[in-house]
Amino acid sequence: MIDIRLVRDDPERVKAALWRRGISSRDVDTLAILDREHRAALARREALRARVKVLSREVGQARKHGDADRAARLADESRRVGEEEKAAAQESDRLAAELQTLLLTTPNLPAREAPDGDGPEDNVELRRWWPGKDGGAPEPVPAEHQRVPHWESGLSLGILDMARGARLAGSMFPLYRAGGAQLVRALTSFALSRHADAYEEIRPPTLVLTDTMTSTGHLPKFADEAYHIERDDLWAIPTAEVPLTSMRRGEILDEADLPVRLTAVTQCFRREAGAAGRDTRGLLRVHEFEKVELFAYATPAQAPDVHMDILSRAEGLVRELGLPYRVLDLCTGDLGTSAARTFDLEVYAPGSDRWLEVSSVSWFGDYQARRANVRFRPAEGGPPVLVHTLNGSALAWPRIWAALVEWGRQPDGSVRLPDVLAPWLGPAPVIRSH
RNA sequence: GGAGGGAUGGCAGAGCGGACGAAUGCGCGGCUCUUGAAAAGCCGUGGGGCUCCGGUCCCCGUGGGUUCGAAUCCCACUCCCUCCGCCA
Repeated sequence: MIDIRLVRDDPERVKAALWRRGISSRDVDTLAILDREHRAALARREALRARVKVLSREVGQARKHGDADRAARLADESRRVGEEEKAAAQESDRLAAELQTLLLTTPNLPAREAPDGDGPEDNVELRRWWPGKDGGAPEPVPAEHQRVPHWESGLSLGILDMARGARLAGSMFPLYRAGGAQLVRALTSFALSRHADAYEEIRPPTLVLTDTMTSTGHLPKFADEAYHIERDDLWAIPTAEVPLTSMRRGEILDEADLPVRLTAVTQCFRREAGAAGRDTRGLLRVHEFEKVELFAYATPAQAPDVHMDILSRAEGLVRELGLPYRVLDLCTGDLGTSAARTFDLEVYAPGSDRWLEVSSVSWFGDYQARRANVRFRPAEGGPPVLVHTLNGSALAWPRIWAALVEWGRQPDGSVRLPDVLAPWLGPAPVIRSH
């Protein structure tokens, strides 16, 4: 959530910031009004409550002094004030709930540096990279044999079986086989080995409580996008960001321990309700996939550096895998609700002939930390301060898998995989039909 | 799934209807003593809302209830521990 005090003290700034995301200033006015009414109701309620406490104490005193009449009179009065307090409390609670509901669906303020724009078409391309670029090589032009989409070569090589996946779980649930399955496992091992120097490896639960989904901003607004297990009221996580953000929920961290850097590989589940019918072929968009995530809790001062560290680690992996990619600076209109600033990594896949998003690296400011109530105690003393949260995929495998299989395709139909995967796939790894 | 026990401040742990936001110990910070350190002694040490900055209210797992008054009594739920059953 955003800080309600900001709405109180500087509504114009909040309006201007949300305007950049296409949010009407009327919503900010509503927030301000609810906040004012709630505080007034709270003050009324507390004054009555204070009166009850004083009276109750006097009842005790009177009784101790054996003045039963006085005690009874005071108890009567206290009961009467208590009734009033109950009504005032109801009003105050009602306003608090209304305010909270609106606050939970209000998106984060975009960072000053985030480019303005209405949608994906306004994202800013920061840079492009391709193998050999630094040595002066031109941007690669795919050969004819690389123009085969991965769902075709994957099927004929016997490494990707979307039809049988659909038999088990419906469309868009991939089933990998043989070399295809091994490739996913190798990619995960490869990525985790690269992050082991600074990021603690976590294996979190992948079914979580409603509170856990709410902390990151995935609920209540995007309930339609998540799988929900009703009987036990648990949610299948759409990303490891969800359990990692809540891992320290409600805690006060020591500044000396920050930044806390975590990495996790998990299955990720997405209903993709809003994108029904789009990118349905092969691995372009799937309901279940494996992803290695980088995550950090940081002080506000550390956040920019950590953001860049996560981005450069994600880029580093794509480079090591030898895939051409570009980095986009997401415009205010395309930013996720909780994010203040996001960089997307897109890999070019020659068979599918498209740029595929394989990582999204975001800085959330204190928006998620406020929801999750994660703070740190400043080293120089003073009250606890909300941490900043950051995360990024490094990386999500289906689209990387697709790009590797398409770029790696050789004239004979086999797929040559990058040598960096040799420790897990054997020297000079190649996938052949079997 | 069944039976029993428990959840209190950074930690341990008392309190079981009236000045309890909470004893005590440990830890942590400051000071005294000391050439310095240790020891000893003294003082301090949770989070949050609102505020006319005087205060005031909330928080003893969570949510309800009883009462003039609840950390303390009642109900429900969650989690932890012990035992039994089941199980990868």
